[in-house]
Amino acid sequence: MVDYISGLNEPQREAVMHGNGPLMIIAGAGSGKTRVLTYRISYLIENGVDPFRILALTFTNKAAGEMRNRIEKVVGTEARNIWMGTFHSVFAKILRIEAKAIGYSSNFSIYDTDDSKSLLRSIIKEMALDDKIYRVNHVFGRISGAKNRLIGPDDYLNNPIIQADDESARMPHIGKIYKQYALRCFAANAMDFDDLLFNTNVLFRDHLDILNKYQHKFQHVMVDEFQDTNVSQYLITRKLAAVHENICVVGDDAQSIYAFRGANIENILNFQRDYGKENVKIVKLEQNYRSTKNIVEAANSIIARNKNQLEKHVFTDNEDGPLIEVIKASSDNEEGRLVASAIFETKMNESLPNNDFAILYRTNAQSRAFEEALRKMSIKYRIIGGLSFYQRKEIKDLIAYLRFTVNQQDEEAFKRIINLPKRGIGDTTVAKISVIAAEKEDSVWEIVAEINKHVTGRAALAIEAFADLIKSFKLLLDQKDAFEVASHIAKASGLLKELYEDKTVEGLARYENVQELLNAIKEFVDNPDNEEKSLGAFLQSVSLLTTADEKEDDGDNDKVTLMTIHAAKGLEFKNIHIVGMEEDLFPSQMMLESRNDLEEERRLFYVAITRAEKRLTMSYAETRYHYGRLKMCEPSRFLMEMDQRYLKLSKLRSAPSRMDFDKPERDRSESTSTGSMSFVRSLAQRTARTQNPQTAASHTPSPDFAPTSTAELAAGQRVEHAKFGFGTVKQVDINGTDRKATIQFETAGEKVLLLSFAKLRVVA
DNA sequence: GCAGCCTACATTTTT
DNA sequence: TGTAGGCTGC
Repeated sequence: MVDYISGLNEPQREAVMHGNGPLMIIAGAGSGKTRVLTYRISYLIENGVDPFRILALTFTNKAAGEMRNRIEKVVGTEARNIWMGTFHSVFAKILRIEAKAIGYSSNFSIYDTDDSKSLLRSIIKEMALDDKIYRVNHVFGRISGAKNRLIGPDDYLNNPIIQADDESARMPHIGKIYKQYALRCFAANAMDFDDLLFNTNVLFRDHLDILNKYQHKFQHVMVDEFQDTNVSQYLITRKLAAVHENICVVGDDAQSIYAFRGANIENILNFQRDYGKENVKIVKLEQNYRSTKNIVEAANSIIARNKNQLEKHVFTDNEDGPLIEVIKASSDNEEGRLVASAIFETKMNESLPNNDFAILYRTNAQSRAFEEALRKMSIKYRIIGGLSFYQRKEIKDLIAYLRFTVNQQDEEAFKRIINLPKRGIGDTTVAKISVIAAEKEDSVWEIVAEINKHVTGRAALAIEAFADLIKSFKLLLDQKDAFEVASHIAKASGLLKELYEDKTVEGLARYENVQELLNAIKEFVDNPDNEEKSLGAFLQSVSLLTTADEKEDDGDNDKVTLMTIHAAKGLEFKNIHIVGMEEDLFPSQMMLESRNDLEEERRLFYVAITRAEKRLTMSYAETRYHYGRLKMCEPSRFLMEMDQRYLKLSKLRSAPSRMDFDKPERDRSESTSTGSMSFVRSLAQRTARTQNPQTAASHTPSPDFAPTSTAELAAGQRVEHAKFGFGTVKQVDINGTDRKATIQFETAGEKVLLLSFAKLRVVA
């Protein structure tokens, strides 16, 4: 037997060896949380608990998979039998088994956010509401928030406070939209992400026999990342654990970063209340094994500013390590170059692999400058998140076919594929079918079956042909595995053919992506871990993937990782760059405007800092292109908030900052130029010159072409455009946010241009 | 019904 | 800056 107990510290051991009864582990960053959780599960199994009777809920499928592997190393193959996965995937599984009880059939579809929003868009249109007032994002947010607090459509309509809220926001009909949305999802035999939790609650509330079955089945319930669970999730676990009361939650209130989607830190307080203070065992893991002292203490200096938090003191016995470096760049592109050179330099000096580095940013849109800079320096990188494989049009198209083949009630899939490839069924006809279906509270498929009652002529024939096609696919479901069905559908639907005939570069890439999807299905079928190999099983696994779950595009793991801070939760890297440290960007202006929760932004910063093991670098830019507009930026208040003793302003890589770092004199004297610096600087200059190679279309811009702000652009001015060359401004029109200029070019004639700063420069 | 142009518009994080 | 949705002309 593996001796894993002796290597643990005292609180870790307590947590691992705690037997029955509620247990709450408050685990500071880097305190060995995953280790404790895996050992605890191993310990339970070794002490006679049947793995089938352990339910472990994690935040991502990847976390679940890793934990399973680690447990397997201790207890062997038995680990495979543990019920482990994300809330959404585990309860989707249970809902499939018990679907009948709540009026669904087990082949229900899972609507992703795009499907939900598209359905809402149709409903708002059908109800003749103004989509400028009823903005889809807002409506969706309201509905999602309600579901996460277990407020169904009728409760929503009958709740005077909610109604008053909507009235004052001048959107009194959100309740009606919600109701219609719920009806349509139900008619479509579809659940959105929130429904997977909401309906599990309904299932357990209305069917005590079913609840009872699972209550007895699960002898132990574990919840990882407890701080990020919402009320709906918490209630499910509470119900499931009500019989044995063997519930173990692990979390860190300081790392709660999902309040925006309903996560509720109060769950941590409720936990004690619900199980009785005297019954709950609380273990605090406060020793950090991951990071240097400087990093741990700098992180502490940030989080100490938050008022709402549990008492806890994270400390480390690790060495001090280097100070945290701050880089100032003049623009977002320069920030990209400086960060890429810094990575290059560290990598060379210390002979480190690429995968020791990560670049963390607040928003996905920030990745561009870093991608460019890394590419130019031939440093391999990968991006987590952003537009993922499964969000690509061609992939969603095929998946919609697969979904509709499995579940013909799926209205959103229907709308996507009914006229794809083009078969002469226009928007008018599709909208008509939707409306009739909604009126009769039937699914679209029922209407399609009797299409001749509603539609005549060419469209009717086309729809009949479509229905026959789907029926022919459906026949295959019981005879063939997911891969065979999917390949047949890709060919017979005409999707592959259409892409194959598109010989453009993009068309080729799309064709390959579809092949790649088919490969993924093949892998799914061939994977012995998957008990069920049906198309439905594959679709479920795919629709609940998280961004962190995306598989490597190739076998090469030695890459710099670029991702949002949210995506970095639970990961660690030797060297971390936190970039875009500017006011309004991080902390995000949006967040401050909409929810005014500076503390959550600060926790996010805390998460980012504590990902670093050895070296942490932060950077900010003084100017940034924001939706094509040049924006002046101030350094983030978070830079000021951090205890300045841990910071080192990098004068090596930029001009002196206006920021007053108030540093001790000895630190300043260190910041003089070095040999490696001149290397970095020349590298930075070299990459600067090779920028924008694609602008040479019909005009070669002047060698020093650098876009200037066109804010002061006026008639009569002489300008240079990156593509059209030199010219004179004839007229400038400002209309709302759009700025247009009529310019007479010397060689390209007169043009009216939507002003794009990146391409235009005022000639002095 | 469809393609292509134009215009207006929205920009946080993700199961 | 990108893109989604509207509009126009076939």
